[in-house]
Amino acid sequence: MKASENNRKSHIREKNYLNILNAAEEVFAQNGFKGSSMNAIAEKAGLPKANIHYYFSNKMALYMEVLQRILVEWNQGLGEFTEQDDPSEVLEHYIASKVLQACQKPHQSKLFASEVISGAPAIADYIRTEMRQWLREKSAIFQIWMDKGLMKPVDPSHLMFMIWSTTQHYADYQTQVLLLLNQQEYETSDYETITRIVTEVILTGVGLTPSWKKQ
Amino acid sequence: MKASENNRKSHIREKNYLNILNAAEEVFAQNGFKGSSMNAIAEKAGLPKANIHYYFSNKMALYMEVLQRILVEWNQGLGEFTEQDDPSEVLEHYIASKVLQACQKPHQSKLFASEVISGAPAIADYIRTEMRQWLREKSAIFQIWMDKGLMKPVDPSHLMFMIWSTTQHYADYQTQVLLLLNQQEYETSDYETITRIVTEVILTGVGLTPSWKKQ
DNA sequence: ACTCATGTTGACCAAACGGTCAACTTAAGT
DNA sequence: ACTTAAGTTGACCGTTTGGTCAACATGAGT
Repeated sequence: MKASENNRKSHIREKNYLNILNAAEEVFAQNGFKGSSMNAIAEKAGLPKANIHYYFSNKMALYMEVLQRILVEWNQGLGEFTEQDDPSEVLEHYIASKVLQACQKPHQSKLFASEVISGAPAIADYIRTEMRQWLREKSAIFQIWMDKGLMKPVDPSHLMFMIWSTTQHYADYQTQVLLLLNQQEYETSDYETITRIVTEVILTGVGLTPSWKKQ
Repeated sequence: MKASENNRKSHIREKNYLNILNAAEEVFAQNGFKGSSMNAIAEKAGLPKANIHYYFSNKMALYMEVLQRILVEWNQGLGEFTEQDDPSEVLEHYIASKVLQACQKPHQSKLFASEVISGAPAIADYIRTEMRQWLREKSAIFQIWMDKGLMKPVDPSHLMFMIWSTTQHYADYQTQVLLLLNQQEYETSDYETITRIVTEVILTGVGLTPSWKKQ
């Protein structure tokens, strides 16, 4: 255990660790923190409950780990643009990414929603610092675009809220949407339909033109 | 107890009944069905737990009662319009109602969201029948307006989803919105700001003109 | 004043909860 | 083959859970 330390510190550890994390993500997403039991997570992971506690000291630690993984993945996946970029392109790309994320990994948004609904006890600090900072930066870029007359002037923060809400809706309210549309699950064609209408309405709403309508 | 039967069957019963229902609404909204304990509801209501069971046979019955009251109130408050009405007026009024509802009674939307996130076990039937029927009717009206050239053609169902998501966002994600805006609570001026931007973006997005921009 | 329906509640129960631990099996370095 | 670290797990503990019940208090009709 000297040379191989970097190669595969512990193959089995990482395997089970991720297995538990994935199971926990699903269970927590369905019933929130308080509503989820370690037993349910253990069963979903196919392991005895005591084994979960070998990898995670307690329920809260597991929950925080799941939450953090989601936030990291979200921050990697999207959201970097500058005032030099084209407003339409940026918004189109951002909305498309969010829709894909919502449809393909609805658990993540559901868990996040659950956390926020219950008062965000675990991530209030994150929202108050990192997230607010991110929103400020992007809002400033929106504002510059509006000042330049590139888009219609609307409150930048609330514009971002509109993008978040319309896209995440397809994750959080997945059950309702599918029941209303009489579908079993989202299909690839749905991603496009959703992206298209959300993009079209919002972009047109702020005086922009979707790329497929240009020229 | 013959003549007074209609007057006030039991004043004390109704008082406690509503007290418990309100307490349950808050608690269920925060932590969902599984995450809420009868004890927490009892404490919120200021009654011993056993007293709750005098009015509601069990947890599920109480939960269903709370849910049903919400659905009834929602169906009363809004959503009735016909193809003869003016599209802009209808959408404006509908959005304004939903925003007011979200800001003033966020518990209700939060509880509904919780239920849907956890797979809508208690209201899947309601969604599949009544709600879907309602959506079909309103979508048909949207479609007629679009066919008449009164508004831009977009998928009517998804347009409704956009209205629902943008407005309910301010209830479900209330904590996040307030933390990001650095506010303690929604103020009357917020209702107007939110209504204004949501209405403006969506109406413009579907080729309509908000009333305050006309002429 | 008496009566009976209505409402109240502490004490209690079985089940499920989060979490611990010692005994055990498996994997890996020498 | 031996040793030690890593991983597994059934049994168990104290607490909380939803729910019951018998004893009690209070209301209203006569």
